[in-house]
Amino acid sequence: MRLTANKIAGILRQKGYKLTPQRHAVLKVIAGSSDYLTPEDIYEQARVNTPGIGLITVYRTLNLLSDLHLVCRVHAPDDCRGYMMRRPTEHHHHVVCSGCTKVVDFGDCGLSDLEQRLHDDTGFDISGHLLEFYGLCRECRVA
Amino acid sequence: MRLTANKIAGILRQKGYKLTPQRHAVLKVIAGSSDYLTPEDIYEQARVNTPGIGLITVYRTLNLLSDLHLVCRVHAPDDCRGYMMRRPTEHHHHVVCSGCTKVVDFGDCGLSDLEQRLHDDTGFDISGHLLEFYGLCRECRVA
DNA sequence: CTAGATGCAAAAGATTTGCAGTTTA
DNA sequence: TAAACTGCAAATCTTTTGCATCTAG
Repeated sequence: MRLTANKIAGILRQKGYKLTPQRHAVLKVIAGSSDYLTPEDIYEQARVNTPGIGLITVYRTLNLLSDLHLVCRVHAPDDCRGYMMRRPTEHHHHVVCSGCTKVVDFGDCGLSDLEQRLHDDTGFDISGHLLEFYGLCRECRVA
Repeated sequence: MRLTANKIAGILRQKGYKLTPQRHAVLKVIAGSSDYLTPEDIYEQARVNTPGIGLITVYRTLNLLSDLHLVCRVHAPDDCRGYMMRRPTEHHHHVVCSGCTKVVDFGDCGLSDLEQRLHDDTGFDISGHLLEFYGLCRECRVA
């Protein structure tokens, strides 16, 4: 289950941030899509219902949400500008469709064993990892 | 074992690309370092022995090497502009030190089971993945 | 009412492109 | 020699900042 726009709105208000129509527009776009969205994408979509919104505000909102760990960046091999809703659970990863940019997330990556082995092998004190899969979703494969 | 500057030079020549002093300078920097290097970093280091080189040429060389899959981009969570030598073997991943940007790579990630499971669960035809670990290397932990 | 948010224009970076001159094979 | 490469300047693209104005709480 994903965070909804309203739930995030509540979190923002609770933290003392103001809930402007612009912020709500960005939230609705990002929460309502399971695609990899660039700031530009979000701007275009938010503009449909909130014509006055500026791209600058989209950037500022994304930075805010990102600082609060409510959205996170998607690292496609060629383009790292995408954003996605974060899952309520801390740990999760993405499967990104190379065809339509749809993103599916999953939680259980089973990498703790590998982390341990890498620690033993390299001496690194490992604090986190980035894992993403690429491929074609069912629809794009057929099309 | 990593690819050496000379080995890559050979590959380039064999493919019909010209081996200019500037390209060689970039190759030497990238092959001689196990850090996460931005184009700017590479430019600065290449300039030491090849003063005439331009940042533009560094970009062009990186794009060329990247197209030929001889170097690859490193996706740090906050900054995706780094490049690293690619391993001779196709499949490999990075462990990046958050302190000094040193990079260690490893090959065996054991993710095929997970790929299969994701295919079953999501219907995606998975063609690749991006995996990177972050942490502190031994030296940075002590310091 | 007031701190915080917005939008514009302009700045700041990062990367690419056009072009004339240079160099490698 | 010819195709490929380089460097400069300028263009492009993405993202951030300064500032006056506006607005949610």
